[in-house]
Amino acid sequence: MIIINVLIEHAVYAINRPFSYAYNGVEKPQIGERVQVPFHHNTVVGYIIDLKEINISQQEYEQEIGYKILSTDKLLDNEPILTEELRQLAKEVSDYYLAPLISIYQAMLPASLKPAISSIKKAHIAYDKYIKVVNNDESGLTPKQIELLRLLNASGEIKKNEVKSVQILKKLILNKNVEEYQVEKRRYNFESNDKFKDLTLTADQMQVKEEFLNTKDLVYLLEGVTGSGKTEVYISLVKEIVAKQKTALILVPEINLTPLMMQRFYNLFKDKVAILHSELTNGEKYDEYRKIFRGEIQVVIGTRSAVFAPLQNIGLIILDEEHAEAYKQDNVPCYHAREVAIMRAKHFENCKVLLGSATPTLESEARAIKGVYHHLKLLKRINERELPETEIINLQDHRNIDYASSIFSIRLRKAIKETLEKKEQVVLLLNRRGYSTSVLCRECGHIIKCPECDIPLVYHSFDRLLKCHNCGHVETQIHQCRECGSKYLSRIGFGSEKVEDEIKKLFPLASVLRLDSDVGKVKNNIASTLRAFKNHEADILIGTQMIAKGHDFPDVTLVGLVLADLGLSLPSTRSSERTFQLITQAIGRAGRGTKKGRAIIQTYMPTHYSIIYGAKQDYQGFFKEEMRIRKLQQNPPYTFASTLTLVSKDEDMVEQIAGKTLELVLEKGEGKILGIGPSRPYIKKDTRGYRRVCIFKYKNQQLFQETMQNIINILSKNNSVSFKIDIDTLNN
DNA sequence: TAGACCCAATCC
DNA sequence: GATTGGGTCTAC
Repeated sequence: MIIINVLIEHAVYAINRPFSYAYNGVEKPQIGERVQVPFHHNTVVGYIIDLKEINISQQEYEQEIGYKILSTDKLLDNEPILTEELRQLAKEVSDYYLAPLISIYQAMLPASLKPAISSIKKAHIAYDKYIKVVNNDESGLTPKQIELLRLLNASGEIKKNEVKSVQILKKLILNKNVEEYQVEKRRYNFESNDKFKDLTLTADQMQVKEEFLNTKDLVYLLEGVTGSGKTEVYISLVKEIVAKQKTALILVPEINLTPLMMQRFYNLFKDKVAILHSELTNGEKYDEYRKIFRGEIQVVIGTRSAVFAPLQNIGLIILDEEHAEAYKQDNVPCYHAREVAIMRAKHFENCKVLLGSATPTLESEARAIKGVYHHLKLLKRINERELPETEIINLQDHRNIDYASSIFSIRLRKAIKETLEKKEQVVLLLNRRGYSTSVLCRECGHIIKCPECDIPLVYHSFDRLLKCHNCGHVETQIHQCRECGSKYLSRIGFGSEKVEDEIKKLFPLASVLRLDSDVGKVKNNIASTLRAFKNHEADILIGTQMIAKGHDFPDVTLVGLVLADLGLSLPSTRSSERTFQLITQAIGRAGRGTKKGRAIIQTYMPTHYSIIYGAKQDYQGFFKEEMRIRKLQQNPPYTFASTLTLVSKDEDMVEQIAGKTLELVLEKGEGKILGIGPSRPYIKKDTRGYRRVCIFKYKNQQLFQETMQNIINILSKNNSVSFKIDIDTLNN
């Protein structure tokens, strides 16, 4: 008899251990396959992580282990759905991030293959039906049937639905002249576009490539200023790897923002490329997954979760824009694709990881300087193009503002006007969606807040709704204060929609496009807006940070940052770093063509170092200053920082448990773990209840992991408080 | 006294 | 995570 040990689909610590079942089905089960099993008054899907054959009866076995087991015969797969390498990786990731093992398996697999009961009704394999002639005997056939049979003979391989005379075809099939057969279909189609020329590398790019290929380190950091042509280096390296019969994995922060890169890889490798990202349908993802799994793919391009693509024989992993926070998942498992990529590279001989960025994270830069990562640099723009000329406008100085606009300074308006007159394009960036940031009662000072999250609701003029930017809660506009009934409500602050509004008033003849995640809610809207702007179908593009990244708009000569210090007001370790990155990336959009670009940065904090260094595109200057501050505050990269978030319906309870837990961590950490909190987060409640956050800083990762393992054991016994651990958090 | 509601225990 | 069984509360 076969005993299988399975992980249950629910990703909770309380059942993060194998459960045993007697397998009594026909097909032989294997480690790595899914089974349906009974589990506490319920049917769930389990993932087989171990199995053994026993030659005693079930009763005897139960005697031995001391508890009763149930049985199943419902095997869901006929081969392991994850490779041995990925199963090992899952274990590593689960240990590092302290996440239930099943949650990693689920993150690795497409919805159709997830170890979860929901996968059963998800997309299955799709087929194209073909027909072929198997018998040419025309006896007993009507003339019409003979006509079709002869036609089919002349046509060779043909799809069933391409035959118009359906009834006659049916007869031929019935008569066994023609047979149907099916071929697996690949649902995803990438539009081909051959407008890219062969690439030639500049001397600098060539040198970086040679250095990469001729050294033997695990991780490389390519620090390249905006416009230095990192993509060309990637493409050239991938070509080399593929020529050596190895595969390559390329990760990008958000696929929408890199249609160019996808296009170029697709042109080179055609159907040997697979693309994985969240806009694919379940069916498409399933097809791509199987194609990769079967070894038919040489190059995978994808977002965060593609780091788990079942690619084999990997020779190179690239993370473009390594600083992008989209690489970190902020729900369980809270993994960072960069760290997982490095873990994964260790599984393959000669697999290197290449991290690329104009503004590397402090973590990566510090490691590169220490020699943990191999440091590569591209410090010149292609064709020696000059960096844009930048100007900082102090919004606190009244002389810079006049009655005509409260958003745009005199200087920025003039620059926009000049640029439009030259028939060149303008990009305006404001990292905040919506029209106004909140609605305030002028009588009592009450601010309209989300009933779920208790954060201010944002007014959106497009659909005239109040929206919560955290949970998506929506309300129709209200005209009376809920607290005091007053009708004097005013909208305060401004977002990208208001910028658009004001630009249209100031420059009525200019055509304007806006791009933010509201626009992106309709599939393909982002790509089409970007394309339209690139083709100069509009003069001005207004948007949030999504327009700052990586795009190449040759006619843009002016970039305006409407309010550059927006992020600095947030209480976060990383707010300076984020601000610096945003400014640098945004300025990099100007002057990418033949004309020189300029950038205007509006701010209330003109002397802040992240703004000054951002304006100068001085990464090293920023790095030194920010490292000094991180050291003073004992923040990463000088320490590791992780959070524990507790949630409960009972606010007193969560407060109390959080306090006790924090104390316990400090006690077990023997002075080597620093704890902050428990604090009430900005988003202090959600649908599950009230939240409290503890932040921990430490240098000894092993000590922290062991301590938290203890905490997990204790907390998972408590049913009224749920919790989440975010290792190497970006939210501190 | 039935039904609603909440909580703790348990899962092989 | 999901279910349940048992306790308490509540309305007629």
